[in-house]
Amino acid sequence: MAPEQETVGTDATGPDGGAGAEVVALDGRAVGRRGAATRRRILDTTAAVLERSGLRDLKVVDITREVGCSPATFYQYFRDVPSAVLVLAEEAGEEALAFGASLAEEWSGPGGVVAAERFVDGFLTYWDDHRAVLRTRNLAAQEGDARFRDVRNQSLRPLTEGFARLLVDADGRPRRDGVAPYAAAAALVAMLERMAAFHTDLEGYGVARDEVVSTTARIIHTTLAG
Amino acid sequence: MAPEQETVGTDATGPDGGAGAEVVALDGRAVGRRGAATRRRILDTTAAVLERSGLRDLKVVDITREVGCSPATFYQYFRDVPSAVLVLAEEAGEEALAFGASLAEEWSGPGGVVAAERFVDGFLTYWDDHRAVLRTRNLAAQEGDARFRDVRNQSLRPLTEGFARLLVDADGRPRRDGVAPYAAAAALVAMLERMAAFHTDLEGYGVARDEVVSTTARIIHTTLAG
DNA sequence: TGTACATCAGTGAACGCGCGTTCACTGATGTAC
DNA sequence: TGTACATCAGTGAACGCGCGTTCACTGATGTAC
Repeated sequence: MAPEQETVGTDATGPDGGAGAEVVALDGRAVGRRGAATRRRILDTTAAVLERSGLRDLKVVDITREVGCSPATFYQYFRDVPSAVLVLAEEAGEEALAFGASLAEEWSGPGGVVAAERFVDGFLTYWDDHRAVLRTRNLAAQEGDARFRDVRNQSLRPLTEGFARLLVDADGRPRRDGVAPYAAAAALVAMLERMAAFHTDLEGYGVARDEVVSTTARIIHTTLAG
Repeated sequence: MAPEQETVGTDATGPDGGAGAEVVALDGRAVGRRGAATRRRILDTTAAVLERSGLRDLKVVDITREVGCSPATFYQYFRDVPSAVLVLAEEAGEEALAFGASLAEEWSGPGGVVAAERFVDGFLTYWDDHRAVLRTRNLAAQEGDARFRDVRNQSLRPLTEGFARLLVDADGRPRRDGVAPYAAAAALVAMLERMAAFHTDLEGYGVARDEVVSTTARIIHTTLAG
């Protein structure tokens, strides 16, 4: 129907953009400094409101009331609520790409456990910083929303592939009998994410954050080392 | 507001119930054979519709259209859609309690891996039989719905506690340094559930079900054995 | 520096859809005698 | 075996809420000269 207009980019080039600055609102108007700031405010508020409600409960009205603007303004910049959340998920996802690099180090040696702990700790911190958005992204992905699933997969791919690589030896064969590299990598990522999402609740059951980190790190390390 | 009437039980005593059979519909009417059958049909249809939609998309109208009755009939037996799904989740949850027993066996010996594989395989089959309801239960739980969280926890408790027990030695001390029994048990359950929920998708990436089973079993076994 | 015009930005108010929910009613089933 | 009554069961049709979404408009900002 609508000509699927390119919306404002994920500000990779900064607020003033390039020379042409072809950023365009959904109704076809060009977006200037003021508009970009409003858009950003809507995004940040969306993230904030998300802390206390699920994606399905999240109404345009709730967001715009909190921003202090009219619902009509929201529709200048986003097609609907999930689209706005998707942008937040993309932003958070890009931050996670860095974790893949940690897996380039060798983890089998004696320092392996320490490296694993540093890694897990970093991942938990990352989740603490983006809890609402990441939780929402994963829920939407699990509910079958392809856009969120793709964003999640893309963000976690370096992790999954990094783990899988560590489970394969030089000639490309699985290092452990009965342990399929890709399946094991998926299992480890699943566990890691879940612990990151859940560790604050575990603390309610008397498990300290340090214990979560060291335990998770050791399960990963043992699985990789065999 | 409403006198929080006790609804029809989870048929622990069978369809004809006890002598008094105090089962009562939400509007206070007694429920007979015919009513119980209708209620059951609504539940089964709810489970079926759940295969292709999330909890939030699931409308009373959708269910009753498929059952072939009026929306009003639904409200005779259930307060709302989540309440009906909760009953399904309770039913599925009871079936899972049996898995706790498998963990009474000793898993550290040479037959441990085989025992672990049998266990994982059973768990995956259980999920295959109840995928829609279990997925919905877990999503609702993660979204913060306390009723679903409780049902999930109760159903998985034997598993969590079974794992935790295997990670503690005779004097009650953790068997592995740095591995907190409860945290590790939570991690293993998380991984197991996720693999159960996800294994059909993994098969789309070329990982066979057998590989998922053996891989998951080995990660669990290695974690427990140290 | 000032003025006019173009364009960006934001909004009030309303329309209308879709669904949850209810009520007063009809129909089905069971049982007392 | 038959009849009358009590109670269980199911429903059509409607009301109304709440939200998504839009449109024609006013206001703000930037810039050409």
